[in-house]
Amino acid sequence: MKADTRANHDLTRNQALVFGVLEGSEAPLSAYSILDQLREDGLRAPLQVYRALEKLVDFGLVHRLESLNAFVACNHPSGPEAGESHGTVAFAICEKCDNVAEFADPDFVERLRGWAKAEGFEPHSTIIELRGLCEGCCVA
Amino acid sequence: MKADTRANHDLTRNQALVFGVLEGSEAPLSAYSILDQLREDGLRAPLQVYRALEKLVDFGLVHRLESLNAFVACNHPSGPEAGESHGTVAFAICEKCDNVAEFADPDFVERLRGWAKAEGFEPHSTIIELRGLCEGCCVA
DNA sequence: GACGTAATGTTATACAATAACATTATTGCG
DNA sequence: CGCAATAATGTTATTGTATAACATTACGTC
Ligand SMILES: [Zn+2]
Ligand SMILES: [Zn+2]
Ligand SMILES: [Zn+2]
Ligand SMILES: [Zn+2]
Repeated sequence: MKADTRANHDLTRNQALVFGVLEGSEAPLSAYSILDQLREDGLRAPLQVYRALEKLVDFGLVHRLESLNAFVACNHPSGPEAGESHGTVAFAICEKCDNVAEFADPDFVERLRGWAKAEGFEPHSTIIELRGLCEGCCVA
Repeated sequence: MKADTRANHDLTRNQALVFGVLEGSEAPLSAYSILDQLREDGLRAPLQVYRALEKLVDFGLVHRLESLNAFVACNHPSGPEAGESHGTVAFAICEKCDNVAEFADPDFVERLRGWAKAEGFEPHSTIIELRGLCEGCCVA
């Protein structure tokens, strides 16, 4: 039992540091900007951050946004552990305020799989990223 | 009227060179590997390639694959000019043979728009990339 | 304590993209 | 034609993103 309420995969020190920075950030962060925030904690090389990120992504605690070369803490409605880990997730990225919304629509995924099957394509990962303006930003 | 049967937006010399390389390639190519193939033709700097790519993507003749940092000539079933230019396209990228299949499913896009609308999100571009094994490669 | 495995630290390098500025074509118009 | 506006090009330097290679340290387990 952990005092910490976070779902916590027994993170190593570096993993915990990196995850902490991402959890505390509204916007997605690049590996290098994460590194900048961890210099005081003893991290010096990009590889230290990339290695931690790789694990965190494996655990499903963090997502990589391909169109930004950046990372966000998982913000899935049902939480990072709720079966989402290996499902397909879509991201809506606001280009004005950098907010990232995350969602998984089973029907949506079903249709995508349908097409893949018809083509004989066997997907092992799926990237869906919407770029645009979030509700708060598109009114103005 | 052009002798060339290609849909050809009156490409400039550099644009034509870059497009030619992409058309002749089975696999997606990075800007730098395109540059390598155009050294003999007088291109020397990455920027020359990036500038051409930017226009070609605008024209809808070329797509950028965000998850690969690479580019492919448009291979849409109905051709690059057939109204696809500003529609949403999905890519299925084979990680074994590097083949890229391209498709656009209106229903699929409709569902995505539905979610966006419900969230108040106004998308201006949509990225869908499936990574996995193509038909030819997943049997073996 | 010896071994295998995972995590870490460090340096150097490869790969991707853009900034800044000078130059040359191209186009449209008086 | 002469000239201005615009678009394309060439070049150098720099920034940003990611990994290779290797040495070291922690840790579980027998
Ligand atoms: Zn998530
Ligand atoms: Zn916003
Ligand atoms: Zn296309
Ligand atoms: Zn294949």
